[in-house]
Amino acid sequence: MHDNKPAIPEVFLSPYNPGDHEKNIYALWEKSGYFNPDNLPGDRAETFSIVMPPPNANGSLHAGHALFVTVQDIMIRYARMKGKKTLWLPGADHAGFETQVVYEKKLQKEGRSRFHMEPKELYAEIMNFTQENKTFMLNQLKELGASCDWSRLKFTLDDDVISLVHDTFAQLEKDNLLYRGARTVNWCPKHQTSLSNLEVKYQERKDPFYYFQYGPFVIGTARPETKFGDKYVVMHPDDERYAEYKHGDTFELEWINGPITATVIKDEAGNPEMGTGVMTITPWHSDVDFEIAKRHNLDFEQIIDWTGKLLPVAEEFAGMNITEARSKIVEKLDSKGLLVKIDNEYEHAVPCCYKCEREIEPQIKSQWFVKMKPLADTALTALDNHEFSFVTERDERVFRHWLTNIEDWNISRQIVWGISIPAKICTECDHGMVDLDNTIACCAICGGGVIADPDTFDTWFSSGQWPLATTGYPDSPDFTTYYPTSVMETGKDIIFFWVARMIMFGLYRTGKVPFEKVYLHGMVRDKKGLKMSKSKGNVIAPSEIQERFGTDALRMGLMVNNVPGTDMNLDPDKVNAYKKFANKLWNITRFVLDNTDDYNAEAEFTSEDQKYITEHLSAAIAEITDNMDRDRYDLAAERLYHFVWDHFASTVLEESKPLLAEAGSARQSRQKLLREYLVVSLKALHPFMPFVTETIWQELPKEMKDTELLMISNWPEL
RNA sequence: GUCCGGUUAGCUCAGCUGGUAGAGCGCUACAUUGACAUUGUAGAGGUCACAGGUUCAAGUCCUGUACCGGACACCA
Repeated sequence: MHDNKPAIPEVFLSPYNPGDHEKNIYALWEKSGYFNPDNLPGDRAETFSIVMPPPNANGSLHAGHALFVTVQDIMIRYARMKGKKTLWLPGADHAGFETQVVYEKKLQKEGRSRFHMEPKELYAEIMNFTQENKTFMLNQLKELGASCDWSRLKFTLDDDVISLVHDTFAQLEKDNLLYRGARTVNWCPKHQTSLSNLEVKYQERKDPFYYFQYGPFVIGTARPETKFGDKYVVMHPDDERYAEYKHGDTFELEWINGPITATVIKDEAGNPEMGTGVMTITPWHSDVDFEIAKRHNLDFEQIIDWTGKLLPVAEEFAGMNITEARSKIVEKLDSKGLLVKIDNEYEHAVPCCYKCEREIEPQIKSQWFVKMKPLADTALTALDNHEFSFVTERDERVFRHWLTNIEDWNISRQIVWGISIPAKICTECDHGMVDLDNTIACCAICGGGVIADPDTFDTWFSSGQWPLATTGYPDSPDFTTYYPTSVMETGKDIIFFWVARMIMFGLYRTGKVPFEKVYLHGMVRDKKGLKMSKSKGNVIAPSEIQERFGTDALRMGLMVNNVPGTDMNLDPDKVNAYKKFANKLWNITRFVLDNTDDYNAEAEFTSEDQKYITEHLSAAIAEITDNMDRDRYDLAAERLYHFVWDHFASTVLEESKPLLAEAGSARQSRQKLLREYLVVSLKALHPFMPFVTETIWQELPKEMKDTELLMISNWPEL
């Protein structure tokens, strides 16, 4: 009876080759317009929206990007199939400091330097560089299958984004949540900018700790090079060893460059347990010392310049790099008989620039600061009131911990690549004034002349307002429809940088947390669990994996075993397993189509086949749906894999072979069953493996499909 | 220093509200050209870090120990 088999689509005669189909399929989706929720068919009352973490437009996508695209695309495709009005709003990030650092490296290779360029010229060059990379980056998102609405694409330097950021800045001032002040900042001598506390990384180090005779006292320090200006000795008021010295006592002593006069300061900050219990202070180059000096109204003097060299106060050491000066100063003090001892076992954490790892030099500088405590409190209250939630409890604890101990935020950066700070600075008294309309001509305090603030905002200051900017706060229809968004999905490494700020700014401007739920993924590491880095040579480029195994296989490889909030390892062998899986699905389709061409839609299921539907197919779908709803995409993916391979292919299909060989009701029932299994499998797999499932869908006979595109078909309900 | 995790098969990791262990890859043997640039079947391999405790019963809850890791932090 199979003598005259009609040909099945020819494409199934050779193995599934992702490269042959992915581009066409993506084009088909794009052309349909269904990435845009306004075009989705049917009555979709419930909305589902995600604002994409905008990738940096300064290079190619890495494995971490591939992961977030996969997770979010799964959420989006699932919601779309569930009949929700689904929006995934894409973006591109100018990524201020990050991009400027990348560009500076490029300049360096060309033998140039930003310090010899006009700011405007530099800005224009980086803009060009960014625009080129942006196009490249957006194409990579498409290759990963991202079903986002390109018509709503936002760039972090779009005019409306900038005006919102400026507006928030002004609003913060009105609400007394902003101040400009000379305070200790984290200064990177290489990059010539201040950094926020989050951008400082501490390195554990063992350094010599020196004890010097300082008049009648012995003081300890790891940084002798800062000691030129030290003319105050601080000790705890209750330290009995020094009871004979009174606050304000002065005394003469021989110091690095000759005799000086020092003053005794009694302050609670002195720690009797530490060293000798006596310290000298350097208010300009230490935050702790700054606070002590402020309390007692002491003098401030800069010792180290902005490039890390000693100033004239160091006399014979002036102009020397601090590391070079250190040993020479110790030598000199030793020759004067003032070196008491050296502790070589001293361990401490040294603050370093997170980008170049150079030591941060605390400096006093006038910067704009945001008062964080009030903003943080609103966020904590919102969390207490369950106005939003974290998918994992651990993230919630980490979040609380940080917000509870938050410090003010320096938002000024001395770089050109960013959003300018709309303010005027007095050239006489350094007073800063917010000036949105560029109308302030003289200082409000002293009447002196003003200049435009040359600084730009910390990128995260604007990124923190991203959900507002992308949805068109305050009055666009999108804002009304999609804010607050459904989920914020991003890397756990930026929970403070980004997530916390979005929550605080969202609450500040709208009274609402910008998302209902926070899903944080971990880092993508190599197959041994090591961090990917260029120097280790273990970087896995997504594009390379896609080429070898296909995008669907990469997506599955990234999802299976990927528990929310934990790091995951990407092993090419694992991805290969899912390439085989795609091919399995391909061949299942071939078998089903090959054996059901004379299928009868009216056929009744045998009781045995009916049992398969209820006990296996619907049970599997119920479990998968449940896992999807609990954000356990890893378990859903694994269940799907085993369902399709071990149950559908190995059991149902194998056992169908003899049934299909003979005409009759058993055969007809089986044909119907196989088609049902196939359609349901394709649907449930679609969020995970969109390309191969849609490719197959396009080849299926019309009567098998409820919609022309699998992308908008209905999630199976049985 | 403070706060979080982790320790389960050779490797990488799952194991939800407690009932004597699972996946992928890898490995061994056999079979098969089949819908399948393969697949199928079978198999080896784990005192679930250690020590106590709760319980009829503990990778699964509690306490402690030892390692490993992460985040945060102003230490002279």
